Amino acid sequence: MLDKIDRNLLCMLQQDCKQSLQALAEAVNLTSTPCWKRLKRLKNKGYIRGRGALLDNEKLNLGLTSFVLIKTQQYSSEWYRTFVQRIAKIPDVLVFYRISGEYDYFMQLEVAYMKSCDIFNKRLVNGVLGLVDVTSSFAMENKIYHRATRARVKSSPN
Amino acid sequence: MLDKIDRNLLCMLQQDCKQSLQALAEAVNLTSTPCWKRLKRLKNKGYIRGRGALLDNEKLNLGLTSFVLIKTQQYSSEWYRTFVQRIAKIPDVLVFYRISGEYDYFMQLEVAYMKSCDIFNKRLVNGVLGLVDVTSSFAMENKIYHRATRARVKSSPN
DNA sequence: AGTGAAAGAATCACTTA
DNA sequence: TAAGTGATTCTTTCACT
Repeated sequence: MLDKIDRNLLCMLQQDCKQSLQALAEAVNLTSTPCWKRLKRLKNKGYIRGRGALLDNEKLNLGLTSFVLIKTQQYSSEWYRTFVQRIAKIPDVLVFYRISGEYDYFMQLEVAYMKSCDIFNKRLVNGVLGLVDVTSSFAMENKIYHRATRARVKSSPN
Repeated sequence: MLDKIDRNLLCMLQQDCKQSLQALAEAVNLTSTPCWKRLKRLKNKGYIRGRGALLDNEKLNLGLTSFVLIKTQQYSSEWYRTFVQRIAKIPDVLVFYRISGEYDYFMQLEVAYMKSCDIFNKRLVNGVLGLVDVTSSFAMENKIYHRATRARVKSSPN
């Protein structure tokens, strides 16, 4: 489905989607039109979900990252839907996954102050949500930044 | 430092950085030149770290997301540097944080098969890295997608 | 996959409030 | 210090080869 050129294009776009068609085309030894056709195809087929700016958390006063693991005893689909709806409304929540294993949900928060995390956690525990166990920790250092939540394109040596 | 217009621009760019200058300008009631100057300033001051395509993991055969928590008993800065260097070379690793609390590191992997996670974990445990405890779980469902690892711009109700 | 032309967008010197 | 006009240059897009 994807040849080497397509993969290269995706990889380049992932790092910088503002590169001109010409620059991209040159990098894969094509002229602009065939390159453009490939990009259009990749978009249409859904390989490219969107193109967004990556902002600086700290500059935006959201320098505190918190990871929250949640255990619950609620397993109805009704409860789950309500839970997700509420979580989705909270802008602090950057990442939300239902996971396998000891805990049921994983979340990543980005906030300005410790207090915000505290308020958030208290809401979860004291609220009507029936959560059994909420454990959180904080990011001290982030060493892999640009890959963050972007699909890797080049294949793994594994 | 940032007025309301700047915040609006950042918010729009975060969702879609391929919008034309004109479209952005209209949305904030400006003409293209002053809008362009603002964007340039936001870029230069570092609010915008980059602009990248958001790719589809599943289409790229990287549909399995794994979360790994690691505990170690190595606390020298020398060991840490080596550890980070090795981790950074593994393309499966999408996210890597040093964290506070019970565990020392948090990682998110994106891979094609369960086997890749297994190989990865075995490497960590059996390797020369001196890891004490490695626990992993898998993503079942991801309900908050586009916000992922992008700084939130609009303020929280908290 | 490539050429070339037409439409569209970004960039900047200069002007205005 | 911030916004606007208009000219120039660069980019995208597409019919045709």
